[in-house]
Amino acid sequence: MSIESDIRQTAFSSSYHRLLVNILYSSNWLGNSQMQLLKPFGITLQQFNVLRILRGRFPDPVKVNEITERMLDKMSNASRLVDKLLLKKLVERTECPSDRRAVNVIITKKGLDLLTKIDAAQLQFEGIMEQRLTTDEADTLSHLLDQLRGSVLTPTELELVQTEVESAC
Amino acid sequence: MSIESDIRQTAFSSSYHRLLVNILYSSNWLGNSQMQLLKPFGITLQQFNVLRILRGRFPDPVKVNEITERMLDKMSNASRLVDKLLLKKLVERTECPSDRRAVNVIITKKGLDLLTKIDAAQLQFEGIMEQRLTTDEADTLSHLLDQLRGSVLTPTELELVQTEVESAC
DNA sequence: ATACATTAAATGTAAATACATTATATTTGC
DNA sequence: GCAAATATAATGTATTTACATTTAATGTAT
Repeated sequence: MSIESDIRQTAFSSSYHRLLVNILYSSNWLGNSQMQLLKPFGITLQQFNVLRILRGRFPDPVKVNEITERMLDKMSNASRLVDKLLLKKLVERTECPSDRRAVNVIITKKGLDLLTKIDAAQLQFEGIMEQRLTTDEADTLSHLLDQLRGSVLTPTELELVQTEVESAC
Repeated sequence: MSIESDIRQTAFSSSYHRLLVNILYSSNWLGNSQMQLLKPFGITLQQFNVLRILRGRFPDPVKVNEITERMLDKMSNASRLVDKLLLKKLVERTECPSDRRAVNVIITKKGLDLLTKIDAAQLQFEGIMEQRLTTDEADTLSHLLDQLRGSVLTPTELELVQTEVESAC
């Protein structure tokens, strides 16, 4: 065991550990930022995620089931999130005729309009990002995050969400 | 307005927007991963953050006040988090003699031992990270996250937390 | 067909969280 | 020194969340 390999090992370990702590820190920071951004619009981050999933599929419906799968906060309750969105009339809920267990959810015009407004607010946030990162750096950061998560999601998958029509309903 | 500049603008916008969505996504992913990692140890991510802050200052005490400042989940209740940690005997709480409003918190031996165990578990997580990112990539990612947050935190600041002794108590 | 397993969504419940308010102590301005 | 402003921590409360359980519908095997 050479000194070199010792040093290298140490260096390795500390880079990854630093990254781990850094991501936790950044994750908190970003989550809070987004929460603050969403607050004036009266929805939570999770509700926002649901709305985005629904917009990605509009005008096709999405089953509660599928929402859960896409959310990767899988433990949180899509059913109750939809409830909240329903109260605000941002989505509509209808029974799925071919499977009476399932429930179809569609984003409403009001929901789409809200997302449009939020998009505008996010543009401001992106403005801050532009001051701090070049396009290349932003791309590199995106790519490295993909790598770290162990999957490379295309912008379509990430943002616009699947236009694949598996729809049975 | 040239076509080039139009295209460039579009490209810019989409890079940052993609990054924004990607970070939200990654933030969820990482947060969940860490939550799962911590669950067997019976503490939440926030409680873990508090413990790390306390360890960074050990054996000096940290005031509830300072914990709040360092947490950057500033809205969450350091007072109540300390309550929970107290119940588990992971910290001790004593009055600050020079300011009777303030409360000093110190991590206990039990708390330090718990963090040691968690460190070991995090090493496994770091192992996964090593498979997906080179050291250089990990460093780049850390650095870009620092840039994005608009501050460059040294590993000491991030992890071990300040040894600065402002202590009045 | 009937029992058993599986799937989908909703509900129950305890805990955590965001945020406002309160209680107490200290500092500041006069 | 005293009143007002500020700082510190704790508490109150509604909401959100994690997670388990329940209800109902569908699929599957015998």
